[in-house]
Amino acid sequence: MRGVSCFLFLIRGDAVLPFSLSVTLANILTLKTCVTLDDIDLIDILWRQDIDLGAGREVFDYSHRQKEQDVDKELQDGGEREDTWAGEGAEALARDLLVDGETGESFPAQFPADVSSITEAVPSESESPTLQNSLLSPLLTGTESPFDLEQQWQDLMSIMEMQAMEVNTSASEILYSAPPGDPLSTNYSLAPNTPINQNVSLHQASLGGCSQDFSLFSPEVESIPVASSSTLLPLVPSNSTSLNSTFGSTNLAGLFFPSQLNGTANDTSGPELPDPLGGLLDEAMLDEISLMDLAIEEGFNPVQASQLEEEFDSDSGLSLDSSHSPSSLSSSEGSSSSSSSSSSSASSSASSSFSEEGAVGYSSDSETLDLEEAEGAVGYQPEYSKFCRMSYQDPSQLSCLPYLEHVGHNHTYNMAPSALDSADLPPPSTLKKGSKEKQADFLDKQMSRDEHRARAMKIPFTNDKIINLPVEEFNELLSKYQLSEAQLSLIRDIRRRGKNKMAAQNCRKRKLDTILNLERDVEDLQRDKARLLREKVEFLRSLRQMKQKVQSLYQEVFGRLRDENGRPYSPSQYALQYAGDGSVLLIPRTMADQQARRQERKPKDRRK
DNA sequence: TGGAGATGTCATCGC
DNA sequence: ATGCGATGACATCTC
Repeated sequence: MRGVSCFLFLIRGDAVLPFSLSVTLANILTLKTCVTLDDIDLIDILWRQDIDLGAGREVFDYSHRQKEQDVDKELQDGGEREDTWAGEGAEALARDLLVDGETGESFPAQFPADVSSITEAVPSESESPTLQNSLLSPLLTGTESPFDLEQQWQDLMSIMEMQAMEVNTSASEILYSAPPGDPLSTNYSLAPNTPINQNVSLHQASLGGCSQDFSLFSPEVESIPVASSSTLLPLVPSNSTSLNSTFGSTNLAGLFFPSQLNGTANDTSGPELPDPLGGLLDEAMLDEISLMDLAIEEGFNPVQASQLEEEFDSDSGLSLDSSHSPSSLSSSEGSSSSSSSSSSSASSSASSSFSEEGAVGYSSDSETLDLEEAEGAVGYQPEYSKFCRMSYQDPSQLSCLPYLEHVGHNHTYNMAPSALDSADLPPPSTLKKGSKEKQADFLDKQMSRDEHRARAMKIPFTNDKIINLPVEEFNELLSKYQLSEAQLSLIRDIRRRGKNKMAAQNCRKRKLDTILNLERDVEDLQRDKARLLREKVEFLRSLRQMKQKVQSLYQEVFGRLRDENGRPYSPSQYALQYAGDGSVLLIPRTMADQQARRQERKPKDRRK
């Protein structure tokens, strides 16, 4: 059994008398047991949450989108890395389907800390003043128990992260709003006049969200023999085990809560009670909690925020996911690069392409010019062959198959079949109904509007080259031919439209990716928010345990103090105060009150 | 037949 | 100045 020690100073008037007190700390083990039980309790709660996290994630409809993406993928890329993000989305869906749609987080209203065992476990050994076992300071500075707490806390965190659960916003809101009947509130609340006997399990007097009060010192239980009026008398460490009788209640309201939170506490317990140890606990721990509150209310986990920031900073936002965007850029870049790489061969093979294209046959110039004018004036009518809508296809690949290269640019639905027929097909009298003609007719229907125009204008190279050649090679290509002004204009229009078409496709793809990524970010943030809420609850629970532990030690130490007549000190007249250097002072209540008020102002000023 | 989604096109802006 | 990509807006088509 490990003992702890502390220095006690008796302050009466202006004299300070140090003395020491030693006790054994079975309560540390007791507390540890409590924490373990509580952790198990928490795990159980979180597990139940997971089970409860049921439905409602259809709002994001990832499965639906993934189906679309899969179809898209099959149709477009074949085996490209198209939908890695969709796979992630599916995983996220499987992982995140569990959403609490009906309840919020819950945790037990009763805290299982059996602190009553503390006093029973405290033997009345070691009365020697020379044996200086630390009592409070090691406990409060976390040599042993806090380590256990932290260790178990980390265990809990790992468990929670492994669960990777997601809690719906509703759950979070429930936790936040903390309705009157909510366990967090009720658990912490205590009737103001409730006298606390140490034999009563202290968890019944558990602290409530740092907003409720401990009225452990109702006047009726403070009829303890008041110490004699003599001052400057050394405290006599007592071996009395009558803690329960002499300190059936001890005013710890100020001890375990920030004094500003105790405003309603003291109407029945005499003068405003000091907060001798409050500063120690509250300053650090409550600040942490406040930070967490802030982070939660902001809806951001700093890590996530920085990650998001990185992501968004990587580009102008629209391309934020270009690195893992399946095809947003690959299509255009691939097409342009491939066209660039193939440009040399393309220019060298331009004549052959042209000859093949020209083999399809042209009508007279007057016809095509009329057609062009008519198209320009009226607009384009649909053409009904849409076998190969151009969707991120690499035209250069199609250019390898001259008779298919039109397919890649088939956006001809808005060209009238009649117009096509009249423009491109020879007169019926000259038609020989053969398979070649049927094939030509079929291919005609695959051609885009611009391809028809190009053919009508006898443009001597393919639209693929027009669109995808780099500007230098494109100009070089133009210079090789004697082209009329109308032909040059059409070629430039074809190039502009073709590039813009691909750009529009990329733009839309990017936009869709951006939306999906934002949705995923929202999910991540919701998950983080839920996790932080759970952490907050756990921190509050740990804080409560620590305060209970300090409370019990306070009672124990105070109960062992004796004045020069061997009588215990009245908690209504004296209080223990924990100094920053680890020492504990016994000071008059009035002094403690003043210090409590001073500490009360500090946080208020700080929050301004 | 009207609505939603897909696609092409134009206009415009910025690099 | 020019080319080009990005994108909003609109038109058209398909389902």
